[in-house]
Amino acid sequence: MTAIPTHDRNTRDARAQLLDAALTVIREKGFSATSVDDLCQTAGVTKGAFFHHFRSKEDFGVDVVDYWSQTTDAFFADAAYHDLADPLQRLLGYIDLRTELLHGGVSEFTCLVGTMVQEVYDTSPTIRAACEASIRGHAARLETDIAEAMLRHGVRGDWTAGDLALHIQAVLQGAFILAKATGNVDVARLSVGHLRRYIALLFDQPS
Amino acid sequence: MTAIPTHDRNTRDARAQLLDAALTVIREKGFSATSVDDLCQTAGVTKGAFFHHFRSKEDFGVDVVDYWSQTTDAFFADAAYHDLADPLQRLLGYIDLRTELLHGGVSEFTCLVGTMVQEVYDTSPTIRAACEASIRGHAARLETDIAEAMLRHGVRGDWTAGDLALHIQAVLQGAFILAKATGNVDVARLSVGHLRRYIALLFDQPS
DNA sequence: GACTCCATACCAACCGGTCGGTATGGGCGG
DNA sequence: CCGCCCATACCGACCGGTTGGTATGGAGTC
Repeated sequence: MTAIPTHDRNTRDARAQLLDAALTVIREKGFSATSVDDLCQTAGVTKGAFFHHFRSKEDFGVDVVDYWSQTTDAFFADAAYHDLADPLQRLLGYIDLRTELLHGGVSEFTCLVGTMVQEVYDTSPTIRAACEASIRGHAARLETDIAEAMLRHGVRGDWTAGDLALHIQAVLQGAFILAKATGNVDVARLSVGHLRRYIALLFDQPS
Repeated sequence: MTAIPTHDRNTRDARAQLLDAALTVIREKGFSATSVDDLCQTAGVTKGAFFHHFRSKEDFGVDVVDYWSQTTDAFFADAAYHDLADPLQRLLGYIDLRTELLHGGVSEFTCLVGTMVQEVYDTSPTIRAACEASIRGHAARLETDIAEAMLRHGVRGDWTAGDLALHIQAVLQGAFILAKATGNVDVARLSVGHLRRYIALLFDQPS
């Protein structure tokens, strides 16, 4: 008969619990309005555990942003649109996936990084830098497909793969704000629809 | 010799001072992180004055959003682009004006409403509603020019004047987030540049 | 027995909000 | 023109509760 572990190992460790809890709580209430006690209560851990794993709330903020980047990067890396042969179709596939994700509660589809950077860009250089890295990293993954599409298809206008990739992120962030302000996902979906139309117009389609 | 007024009337009243101070402080630190004491100190008034004019910090938030709407609406109502004969040129003139405004410190050109609604959309229904009214009101003023442009010029794609007007707001909000994350105005300007190109592509130009 | 992980108890600073009080000035009867 | 009434504007000390953060000790593991 195997020994029953006195310490319940069904529950993940406090650090992971706290990071997961933060994704929900911060997107609901914002970073500043989220207290350490809020996080601990949601995560089901004590304050001692929090300050054992993180030196300060600000340090925790940086780690949360990094955790968010890793989680979302893994999600999009696995997505099906990467299998498409045409780079423009892959790009449009990304937009379509982002559109599909726009459903359910606002705090479930909005972006943690966009929420956080709005609040702390001027008060916390470390969190701001982590947010910039997150957004730029995500955009960089689109850049290669855009660059390939520019070569394969003709292009209208004077722009680069890099600034289109960032523009796509801007529209998504803006769509989240629209959804938050109106309490309506549909306006966000319509806005991303305009983005899709723009990208389609940008490239000369093979007729 | 005229009597010297015992009460110094050079300073505006506390209410106006507080509302003006809020436009700066809230855009720098966010709504939650801005304390009533912060506002009072910046405005140069006491806490007693604050709670004389506003029942609570949340009530103040609603009044600040309304004040922001009035201020910005007045600014754009006076803008020169309204004098252009062609509705499409008026619309592009609006975009160009928004681009020109993108300079200086981040807290000077970003949008108070977008910042606030991100934080409080789920915790303060009254502020959220005020933010929605502000954004929709601003978008509605573009809608007439868009509708006229749709009639005068041909149109590509299936969309309405209303959802394009909101999309424009979304891109602007997203551009602000980009500027905050990167600490760089240029990326915001490039993103609004993409928006301008989109609008130009949407309408059939008279050759 | 050293180390990690975490719980409990606690702290000073700060939070939004209250409260008793003061100062100013306009309306108005005389 | 005076004196009284009272609403509005504002002051700043103060309140209970919450904040981020610390100090300490104990259980489990190597």
